[in-house]
Amino acid sequence: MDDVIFDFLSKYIDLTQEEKDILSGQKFIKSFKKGTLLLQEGEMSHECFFILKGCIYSYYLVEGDIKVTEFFVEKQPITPIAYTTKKPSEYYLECLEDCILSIGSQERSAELLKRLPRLAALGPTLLEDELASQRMKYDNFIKLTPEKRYQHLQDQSPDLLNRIPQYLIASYLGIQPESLSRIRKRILSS
Amino acid sequence: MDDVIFDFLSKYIDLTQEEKDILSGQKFIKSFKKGTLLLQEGEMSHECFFILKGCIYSYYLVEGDIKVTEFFVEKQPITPIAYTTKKPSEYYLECLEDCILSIGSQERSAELLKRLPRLAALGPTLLEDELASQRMKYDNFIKLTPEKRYQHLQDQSPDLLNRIPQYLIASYLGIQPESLSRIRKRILSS
DNA sequence: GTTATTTCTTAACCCAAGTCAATAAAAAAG
DNA sequence: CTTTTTTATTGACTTGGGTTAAGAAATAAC
Repeated sequence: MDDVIFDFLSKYIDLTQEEKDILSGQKFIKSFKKGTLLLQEGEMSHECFFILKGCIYSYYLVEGDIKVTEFFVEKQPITPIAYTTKKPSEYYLECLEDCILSIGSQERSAELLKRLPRLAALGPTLLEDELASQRMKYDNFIKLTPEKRYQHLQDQSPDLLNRIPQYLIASYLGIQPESLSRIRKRILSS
Repeated sequence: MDDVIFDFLSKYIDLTQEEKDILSGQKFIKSFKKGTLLLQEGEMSHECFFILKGCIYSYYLVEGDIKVTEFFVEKQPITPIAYTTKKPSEYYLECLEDCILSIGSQERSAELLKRLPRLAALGPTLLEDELASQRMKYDNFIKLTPEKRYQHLQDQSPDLLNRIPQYLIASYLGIQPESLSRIRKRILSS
């Protein structure tokens, strides 16, 4: 299970065995059942997450409709906007499958940083990566039609399509489930 | 002119007069004519910008069509994705009006940081702010119809509507100029 | 394995945005 | 001020997604 975290961190930093040991001792791990709401609209957010196993999605409730903004799977960190802004959340975070998560908090992060000062350098890098990917996400949304967005998703993360109900994929693409059905049909017959 | 920069920085840090003096001495300022391309698709980006006067927009060229992703005005910093990633840019940056810009580079930033070490703390904060606003931008796009997006823009930045040609606003909203005309008509007659 | 629930597809109809084309209005250039 | 260029509007028509409703398929629960 630790592998998932080390695998993620290895993209940014080379940890010694000693550092890995410290990290293993520090981790705060919890399990959640499918359907669990990790964060709700109006709630304050005191925790950020790292997915060891499972799948999570974020969504707004707009006039009763779900508007999915992101899917998260193994090896991905989740830092809610509300965690950063310290204001009530405007969206929901929900487990799409049974999940095993490593949970971070301000206090535990500070504590961990004391023991592993080298991790500090990681902060800005993660932020930059996150910003770049967020921009690319937006830009793709602007540039592509729903049909192209679906094909793009097929190319980039085919795994998601086999893991996530189509009506949530549709929402993520900004369309209704019926439209996604039609798009899939259109693509097949061409 | 310095005021614009100090005004911007005052949101994040209180500068002493001495620090302000250092900053004034360090600034690298240039003027650009309307229509100037500050960055082109395929180009490397070695500069970031801060707008002292004027207006800039960023856009992709997708199959010959302009897809506007952002407008920038006075007091706004512009850090091209390509500046961060050190890869060729995928979009254009163009002056929509005659502009006066303060221009940053890796070298000058490093130099400035040596003289004003306190500025270092600002980096992560700026990144966080940028990330938060980028996310909100995306989320709004997902949540709102083109008509709602226009009204949102009217509420949030009425100034832009009087400053920027409608066909670029339309592109920014993700629609054609003709559709924006019709939306405006619809809104007026209701 | 049967039942219940959730998810997916299809069809008919509607509507908002896209497209094409022509004209009007406004801004820039001379 | 006049001409040219850019920007905005309008109309007719097409198209793709939204909506509603029904049924099929797949999953989960028992």
